[in-house]
Amino acid sequence: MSRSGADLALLLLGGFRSLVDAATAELARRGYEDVRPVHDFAMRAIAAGADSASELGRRLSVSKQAAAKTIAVLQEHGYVERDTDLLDARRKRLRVTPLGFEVLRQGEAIFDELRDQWERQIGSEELANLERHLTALVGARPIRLNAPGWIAQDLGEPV
Amino acid sequence: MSRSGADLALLLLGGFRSLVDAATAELARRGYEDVRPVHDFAMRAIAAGADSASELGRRLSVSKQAAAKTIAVLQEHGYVERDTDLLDARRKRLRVTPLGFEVLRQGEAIFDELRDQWERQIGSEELANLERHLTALVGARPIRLNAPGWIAQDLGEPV
DNA sequence: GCAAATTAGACAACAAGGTTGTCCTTGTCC
DNA sequence: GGACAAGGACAACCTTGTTGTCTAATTTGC
Repeated sequence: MSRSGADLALLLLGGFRSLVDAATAELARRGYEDVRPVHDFAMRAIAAGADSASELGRRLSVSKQAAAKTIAVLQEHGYVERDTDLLDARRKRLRVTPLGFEVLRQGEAIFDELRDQWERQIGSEELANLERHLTALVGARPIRLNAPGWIAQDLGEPV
Repeated sequence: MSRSGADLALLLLGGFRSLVDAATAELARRGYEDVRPVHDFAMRAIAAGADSASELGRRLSVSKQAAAKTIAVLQEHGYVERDTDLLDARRKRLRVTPLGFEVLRQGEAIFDELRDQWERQIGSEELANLERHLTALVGARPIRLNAPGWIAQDLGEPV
C-alpha cells in the first residue's frame, strides 16, 4: 500500500505537531503558560550566542524586526533581559534569565520524555533509523520554524 | 549519538517543510502562484465531500469563520465555486472547479515525485518503514494543518 | 402546528507571527 | 572627516487564525 507523497508530508507534520502540542500543553500544566515553540526556539538561539536582535534574526532566518518582536515578548515574560553593550552603543545585549533557562531545561526534559515514549513504542533501533534517514533527507538545510502566524496555538490534552 | 527530543521534533518539521516548500515552489513555477498548502488541503476536503463552510471547518478542525475565509480566497482564485443549495436555503454548496481539480492533480503529482526522490535516496523499504512507524506514532489523531498564520510563505528553490 | 433550539453563514474586532519600508544613531573604513 | 554599514525603533500591513454577535432557515419537541 504505497502511500502518496502528500500523505507523507502530512505524516511528518502530524509527528511534529504531536510532539510540540504535547510539550506545549505539558509546559503550560507546569505553570509556564504562553510559552510557544517559537519562544523556546528563540531562547535556545540566544543562549547559543545570538545575543542581539539582528543576530537572532539571522540565526532564525527571519527579519530583525520579527526577531525584535519575539524578544519583546520574551522580555515581558521575564525569560530574557536586555542591557546596553558597553563596547557598542548601538547594541542591546541579550541574556537568558535564570527563569528562561528553567523553561529551556524543562522543555528539553519534556521533549526527551516524549521521545522515550516513542522509543518504547517502536523500538530504539527503529527510532534511530527514522532519525538517521530523516537527517539524510532534510540535509543540512536550515530549518525555518517561523512562518507568519502559527504553530501551536491550541493545545490538546496534557501529556 | 542519541539525539534529543527537541531535535526529533525539528527533524520532522524540517522534513515537512522540505516537501511542502518544494511543492509550493514547483506549483508556482508551473503558473499556479499563490497556492498554499492550506488551499490544497482545503480543496481536497471539499472534493472529498465537505461541501459547506461549516462542514469544511469541522473537517479541518477549524472555526467555520476561518473556513469561510479560506473559501473566499479559493473562490477568488477560481478554484472553487459556491451556489445556493436548493434543498436548504441557508447553505451555499461548494464545488471544486475544473481549474481547482487541475491544481489538485498537479499538486499530487509533484508530491509523488518528491516522495520518489526520497525513495531513491534512502531506499524503498526504508521509506516504507519510516511511514509505517510514523503512522503508528501519530495514530489516528486528526492532523491540524492550520494554525494561525503560517506555513509556506517564502519559498526556496523550485524543485 | 407552533415555539424553541439548532444550524448556516455574514460581519466585525482582535491575536500571533510574520513582512517591508523609513528613520536615527553609532561604528567602521579609506 | 565623510561615506557607508549595521543595530535598533517605529509604523503599516498581510495571512491565518480566534471569539462574539447577528439574521435567516431548518429541525425538533410537545
